[in-house]
Amino acid sequence: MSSGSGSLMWFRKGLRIHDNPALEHASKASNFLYPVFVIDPHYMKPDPTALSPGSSKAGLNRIRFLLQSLVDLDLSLKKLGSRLLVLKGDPSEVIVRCLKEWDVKKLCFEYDTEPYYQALDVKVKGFASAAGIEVFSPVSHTLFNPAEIIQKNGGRPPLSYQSFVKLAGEPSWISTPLSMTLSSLPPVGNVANCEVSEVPTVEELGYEEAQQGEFSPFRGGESEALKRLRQSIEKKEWVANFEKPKGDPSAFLKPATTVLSPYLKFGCLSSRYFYTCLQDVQKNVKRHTLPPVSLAGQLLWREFFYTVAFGTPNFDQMRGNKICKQIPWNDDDKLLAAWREARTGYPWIDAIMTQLRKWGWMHHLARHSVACFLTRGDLFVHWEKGRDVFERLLIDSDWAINNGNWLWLSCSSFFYQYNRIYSPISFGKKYDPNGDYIRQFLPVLKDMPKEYIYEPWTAPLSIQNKAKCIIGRDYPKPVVYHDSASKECKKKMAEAYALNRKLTSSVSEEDLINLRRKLEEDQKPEVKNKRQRKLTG
DNA sequence: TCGCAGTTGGTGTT
DNA sequence: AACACCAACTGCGA
Repeated sequence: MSSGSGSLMWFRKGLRIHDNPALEHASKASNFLYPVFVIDPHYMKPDPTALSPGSSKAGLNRIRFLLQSLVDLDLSLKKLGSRLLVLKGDPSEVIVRCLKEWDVKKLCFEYDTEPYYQALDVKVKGFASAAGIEVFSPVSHTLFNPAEIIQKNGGRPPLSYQSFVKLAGEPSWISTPLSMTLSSLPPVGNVANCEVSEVPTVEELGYEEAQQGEFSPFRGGESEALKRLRQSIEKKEWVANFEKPKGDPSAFLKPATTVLSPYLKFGCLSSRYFYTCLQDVQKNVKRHTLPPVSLAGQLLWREFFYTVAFGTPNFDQMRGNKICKQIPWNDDDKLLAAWREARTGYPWIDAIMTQLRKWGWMHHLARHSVACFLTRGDLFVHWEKGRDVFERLLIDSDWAINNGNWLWLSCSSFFYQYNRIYSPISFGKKYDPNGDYIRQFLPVLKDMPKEYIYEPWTAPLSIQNKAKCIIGRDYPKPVVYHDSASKECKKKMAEAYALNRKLTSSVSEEDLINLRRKLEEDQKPEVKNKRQRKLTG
């Protein structure tokens, strides 16, 4: 192993062979290659205190998706004469140890803009440069380099989609062909005293066998990603006419979108390859939709949120976040729990939350519905609480995009029309009047007639009996009455906005406490009365 | 200061 | 399906 140059390829995201500049660089002019993935126990270890199966950071669906992606990567590496070396422990400690133990001249890994990786990379880069090891860390997770865009805009990220698109222009790499395959890889070097293993199974990580039907139907891995991409791209007319807001959030047998987001999240699919494929389709059709609603437009949304998130301190919180409206969200853990556990009493909302738990994925507009309901629409619970639930359970949860969308939906940033509230009753009904989506995910309501399935508490007792679903016993009564709750929310939003206008970005803790107290005092009795009247009447 | 645009609301009418 | 209307926000550029 001292006979030449060794390289360490550190996989984090970018779990793919195609269009992987870090892997390509690592394999070039190296006698040995160490392809490494570090399992961070914090991310992967079962947490028995967690609210659903999984670790403290990730639900079991995403852990399984990641493991499937690693198995697929390992298989691909093996076909190229290599393999994936799986190590366990704190990632920076493990990588530093490998660099000490192995004869490595180059350390290669994809650049990452998330705060978690930024902090991690500082440590690892620090050690590497002190040890005289070359570090190669290219930007290949996104179409653009967020740092470059921010620089181009005078040091601040563009805060609207249109200004981002204008500023970004064409990706710089567009005229050079992407490297889609590797012919072979250098052999794996001697691993010495570092303990390496094969990719573990979920059971080996300490999880119990999941029940049938609890599995996400989406399988991880580059092979699956490319297969799925091809299936979408084949439908040229569908791609050309794609308009995001027109999709049906209740479609579950055949989702209305590509469901490529989890593959983009882990880098099983290169966003740059996806983008080039979309361009090819566009060249070959007469007419096609455009950003922001087109499929390419969806990739640009991803870029937009990556850029804003990278350039905004405390992007993932309300406090200390310059672009976030300061709003006196309430701290009602009971309402939060009802939402999280799919027992709000609104079947449309509860079905979506069930799909989240079972599949780790739901349609974008379904996410809008439940996010709006939790925050500015009905429950007025802090968006950070909802963000945490999504972050843990979604198989595609992505730090920048998830936080960006919660800021958006809660009218805390980017979007401010807080009177536009998704109805937990009529929004779903307009796509799925029969309630098939609800019947799928909430079998307790499967025999409820369609006239009542979106508002089962209004069904006469005889109907409830016949459907074998008594509201209040077999399925909960609504936690709030939407008409009055949404009115109160609008009022609170108006007051909070007024306060933000007056104090422009300097709303103090005390201001918020006072406002919250004030709002609670004059609204509580009214809400209670209305709710009782409706629910008992 | 003003007018306008903003990925995806709800309701009611034609 | 397409449109007006509701009630009305902010940020941006002229």
